Amino acid sequence: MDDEWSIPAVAVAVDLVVLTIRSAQLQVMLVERGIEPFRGKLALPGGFLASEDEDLDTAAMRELTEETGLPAESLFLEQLHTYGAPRRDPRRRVISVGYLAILPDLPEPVAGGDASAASWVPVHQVLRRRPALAFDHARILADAVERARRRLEYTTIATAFCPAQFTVSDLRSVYEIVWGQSIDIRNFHRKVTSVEDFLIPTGERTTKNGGRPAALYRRGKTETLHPAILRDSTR
Amino acid sequence: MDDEWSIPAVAVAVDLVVLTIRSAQLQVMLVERGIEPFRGKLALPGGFLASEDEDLDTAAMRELTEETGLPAESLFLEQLHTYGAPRRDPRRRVISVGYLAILPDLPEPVAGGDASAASWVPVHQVLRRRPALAFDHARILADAVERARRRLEYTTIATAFCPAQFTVSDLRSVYEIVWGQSIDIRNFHRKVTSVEDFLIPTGERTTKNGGRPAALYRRGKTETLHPAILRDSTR
DNA sequence: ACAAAAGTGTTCGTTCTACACCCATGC
DNA sequence: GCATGGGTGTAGAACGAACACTTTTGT
Repeated sequence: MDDEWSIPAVAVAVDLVVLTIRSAQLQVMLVERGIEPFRGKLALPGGFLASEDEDLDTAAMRELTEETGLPAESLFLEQLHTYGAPRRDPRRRVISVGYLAILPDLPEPVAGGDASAASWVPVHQVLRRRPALAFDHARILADAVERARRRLEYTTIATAFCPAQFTVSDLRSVYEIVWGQSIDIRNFHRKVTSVEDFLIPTGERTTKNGGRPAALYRRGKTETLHPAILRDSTR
Repeated sequence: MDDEWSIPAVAVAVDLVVLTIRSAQLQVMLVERGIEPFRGKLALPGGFLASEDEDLDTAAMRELTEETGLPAESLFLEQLHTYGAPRRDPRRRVISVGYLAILPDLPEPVAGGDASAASWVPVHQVLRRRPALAFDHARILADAVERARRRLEYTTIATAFCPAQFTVSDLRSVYEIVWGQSIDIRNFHRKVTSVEDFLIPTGERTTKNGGRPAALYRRGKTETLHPAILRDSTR
């Protein structure tokens, strides 16, 4: 791995799939491209490494805060997959490292940096309908959504979609929306509350959803679920 | 993601964690570095992208066949994670895409290309003892082994450690060796043979392990396991 | 006959599923 | 009171763990 000659110089980019739940839909943050190629098309937020000294994770976090204008608190960020097809960018050879970010429902993103506009778009609308995204971003998005769906089964990332305090119902609706299937209210309640260190009761209650007041929880320290909360794959 | 100015040129490498089972141990293929930096140290096989037109997966496959001298049949190859810490290579900025490859027990690897020697080394020896590997390769190896262990639970990659035909015992020993824990022979047998399209009986039998002849199987088409074969995490 | 490994059956406890039922609030 | 959502109880099915037992070979 050492020959100094003939090492192609490559540009390395970081692309983010930023997911949230708004209006009871799984939505992804997209930017409208201001320049060629794919000018005017929608694309994932992202960009090239800013300097020789920037780590990949740092670059992903920087892009995220630049585009959303938000502090990095209560944020889930994970590297997904690296895409390196030779002509995925028509200008030059670009390798893109895809990241998955998950946020609670937030105010409108602030357009910033090289993005002329940033907005939330329902995922099903992006994947099922035209126009497709710029570059291979539709593929990256599809991979990210599939990863998120699996992560709900085995990990506690569902809480990353929720604000600091949330009810079991809020959490359940995350599962239902991301998976696109309904879940038995009562069994779900028992399952999530019985996992050690998953949900910490705050002692407070809320009636924001109507009906009997629901207990409020905050995320616990556990990051993996044993046993898993499995999707019904027969449906 | 578009400013043409100030895009750092980066070298992109592919590093492989090639695993197999030899002498009842999980072993990894390492090469001894012939040049600086880390000359004489052990490292993962890998190298830079060969040309502007080479895809990442293609590069990984090329490196693998170059180092092992083997055809790409009956091979599991999967992208793992991308490592981009600023000074992970002292010479220049290098981003490395890590791959996991799994092979059945094979003849000694053929040293080739830029590797002065390639050999199998037990994983526990590499991770637990000195000397450490070159670059951040110890970290990449540890990540890969952890990934392989999890993949055994949810997917059928265990068969990638086995030759074309194998017994249920052979498969079980893969699980026991990779996980480092023993498994009940009888429950395992029932579990794996009851998963649809996991193991296809060839009709043949073998007595190579002594005792009653065991049925021989080949891999089926299934790639995921429902339900999973879970490790006993309490041990 | 005996050792050794393959493979089957059975029991028991845990977990999942479906659903009946009660609880606490707003109107 | 009644609608609405929160939360508990419980019976049956499905599954996994443990282990007794039978089968089929080599020596």
